[in-house]
Amino acid sequence: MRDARLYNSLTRQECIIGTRLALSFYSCGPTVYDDAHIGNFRSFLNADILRRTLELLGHRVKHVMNITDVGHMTEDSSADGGGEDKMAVAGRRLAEAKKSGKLPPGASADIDPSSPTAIADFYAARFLEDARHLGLKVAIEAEAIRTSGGNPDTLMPRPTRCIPQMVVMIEQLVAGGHAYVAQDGAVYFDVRSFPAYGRLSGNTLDQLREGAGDRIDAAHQAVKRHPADFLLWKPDSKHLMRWPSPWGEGYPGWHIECSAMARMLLGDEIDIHSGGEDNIFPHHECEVAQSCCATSLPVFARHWFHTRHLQVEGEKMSKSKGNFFTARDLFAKGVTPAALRLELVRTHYRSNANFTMQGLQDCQRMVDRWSRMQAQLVGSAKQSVAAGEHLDPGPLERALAQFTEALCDDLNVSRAIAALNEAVGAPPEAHTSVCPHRELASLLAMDSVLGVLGRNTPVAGAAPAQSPEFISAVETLITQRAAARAAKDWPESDRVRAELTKLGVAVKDGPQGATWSMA
RNA sequence: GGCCGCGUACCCAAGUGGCCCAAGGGGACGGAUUGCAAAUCCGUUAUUCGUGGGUUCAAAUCCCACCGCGGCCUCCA
Repeated sequence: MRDARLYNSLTRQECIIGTRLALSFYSCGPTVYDDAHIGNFRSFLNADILRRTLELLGHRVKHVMNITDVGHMTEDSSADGGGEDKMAVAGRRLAEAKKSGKLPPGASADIDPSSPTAIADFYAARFLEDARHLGLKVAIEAEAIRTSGGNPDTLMPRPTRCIPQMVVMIEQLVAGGHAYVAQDGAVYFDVRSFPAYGRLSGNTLDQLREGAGDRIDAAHQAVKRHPADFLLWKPDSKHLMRWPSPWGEGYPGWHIECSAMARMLLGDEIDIHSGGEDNIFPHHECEVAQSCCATSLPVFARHWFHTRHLQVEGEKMSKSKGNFFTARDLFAKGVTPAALRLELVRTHYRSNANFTMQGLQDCQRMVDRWSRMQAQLVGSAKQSVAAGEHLDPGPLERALAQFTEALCDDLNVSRAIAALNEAVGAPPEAHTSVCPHRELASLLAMDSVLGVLGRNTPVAGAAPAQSPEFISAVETLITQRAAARAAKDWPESDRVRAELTKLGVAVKDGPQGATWSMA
């Protein structure tokens, strides 16, 4: 088995990723107060590319991605539970949308905006749908488990259903002297009890104290032993979502969820942990501290994989700049999942990627080219019964080796794609006289990582449907034009095409007659 | 204020001391094909890597300064 070299945020150098056959992989997933945007998906899809690469190399990967459905606080600058519950904010937004009749498409009219569970379920379902369209394998697997009557939480756990495991972990931390109940009744992690705190992010406790500045709420800070101590359990009898615990009814801190769920599903020590770069501190730093202290092991995740942020048209993505996109927004415009997936993963995960509409089109053309190659190979393979073991490897078979090598080199997707493109663009004669079965298998092996060939059609129901009247009007014009062309009446043919263009219809003449699509 | 990353053609983007007068894709342009288009195919498109210095026989790649962009420093993928 070939070894993949991958940059590890923890050691700050490239290292060989686990050589064992079976690997465990935990990814920080979405929060479900709103639809996931393309920046979120860049992080999730890069984790997916890593997972698929490891599988291409022959590993068996158990990949877990959580769906955070606990309502955290909006103004929780001190990590101590201030502000408003985000799920309540989402509920209010939904309630307003409901009143004004502007519920997001697909939202059931009887959704109860005052129920946090209903809101979380609503957005979780939408996330899973987007994720499956984009080929996020863990979401596809979880769906398969669900439809066969199993429990999808084993791959995509929900914190609200894992509270007992979190409570157990917090109890262990308290018992081990790593956590304490403060005067305000809340349970905090004692960062000074874990000397390695700060190793992942490079932050030292001193720097944190300096950098904390005015964002720390003095009232909360006063009860903690160290300003960097973070919340594990917040007793709050009025909170929107609350559960019983030895420290009173309340809710868990933000960081304990992932530690508890990773442990529950993957064990005390895991091979790979992924997330966006902004998760490094404080979230992942705190996870390491909690997990190591609860398990008494020196290591929690052996390898940390962080994806850098996505920019849009060269700028930071933000709602106010009008460059904020969810996957659903783009699907609704007719963007294919294949093109979006490729656009989001084709830049190296440790560089800031720049999402552009032009780039999306570039990706669409690449996918189209690969699809044509696939169709051509399927056709040749049908005619050639026997696998040509004796024939020399073709361009795609040779490209597969380069493709794999590029991915093994810190997941160099750009170079991998270049290898594929070069093979597809090889002169036509290079593609004949080689075994089409082996060529096709090589193409599909590359696509098992890229994951685009099966997703090159617009999402059903996403593009605005045309009325039957419109369609029949277009068909009539197409027929008229065909008649004109048959009579070689070119001016009439062009006149009809101009009319179609006015309707927003583009017409293309192919060997099987004309086809049309909305321009 | 502290820490960190980045800046390669019209656009996206690989390359991190000699194989680079810099991969791959898109676009543009020229040609083939087509009634004309579309699609497809063939070809052209950076002596140069943010700017200015330096190190070296050799720099896009290392060092310094400056300019620009981005991330983190208890919401965030």
